[in-house]
Amino acid sequence: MPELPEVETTVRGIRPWVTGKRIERVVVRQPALRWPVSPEVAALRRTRVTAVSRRAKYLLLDLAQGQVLLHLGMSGGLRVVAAETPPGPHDHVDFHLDQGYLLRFHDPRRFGAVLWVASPGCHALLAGLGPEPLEHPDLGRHLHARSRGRSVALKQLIMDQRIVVGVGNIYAQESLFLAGIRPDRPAGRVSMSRYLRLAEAIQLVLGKAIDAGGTTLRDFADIHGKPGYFVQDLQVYGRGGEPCTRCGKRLSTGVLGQRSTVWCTNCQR
DNA sequence: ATCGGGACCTGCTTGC
DNA sequence: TGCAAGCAGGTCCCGA
Repeated sequence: MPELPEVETTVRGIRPWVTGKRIERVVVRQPALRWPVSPEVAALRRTRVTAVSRRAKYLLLDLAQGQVLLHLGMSGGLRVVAAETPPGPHDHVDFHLDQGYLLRFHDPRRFGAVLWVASPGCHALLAGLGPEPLEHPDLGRHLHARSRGRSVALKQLIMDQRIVVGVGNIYAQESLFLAGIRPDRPAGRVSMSRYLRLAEAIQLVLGKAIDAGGTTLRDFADIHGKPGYFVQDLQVYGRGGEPCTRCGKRLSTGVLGQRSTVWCTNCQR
């Protein structure tokens, strides 16, 4: 489900319900996620949440002391529901809040994570992350600089969270289509002007997806269970074999970095 | 350092 | 109709 826009949509959705509230206790039904749920998180009692934020595809709950770090993996989601709502399948962790609500972590594939961060921002998973694409003033130059000497496909480069965060398999494909660049081009041999165009496309695509409330595929819904609407704007993702929306040519399908990839051989060069 | 491939896990869709 | 294979939004870790 979640790339940057879906995580951002989730943050914005839960923020007003969670900020300033107290976590009374935490119920862990299934601790075996990507990594075991941190015992420090499971043991939280009567702790105030001071802020809800996002870094890359990680969601952070700031507490009076320490942080809870959440990752939604491929199929995770967070919802705020009434405290008496019975848990369904794959509802692995509940954060019971004061005033009769709870924040519920749901994740069928269990690639997600619920971890403890003792000193804010200080965690191995957060170290070495690249810049936020929507906040970088010179993303194109950054990508160009970081790509020199690299032979990987351009799509793989922009999906590398050490280079730039938040771009996953959907938005990488959409951005490359919008920029008119083939996804399989060796990253190190792409020109500056094309990186400038690509950076603009990444920012436009991510921004539009956030405005639409994310892309809904199988699992994603916002905290009210409402779908994201960006799916209607998808030009290439999941459309292999269908006609290109720009030129009508049949869209090509391939695999890059073990991830399926769709592009138009006519519009993308 | 960089690269490709395998691993983690469940559920839905596809094809025989 | 039934069952197995294939595929899905992520990313860490390993060996070469």
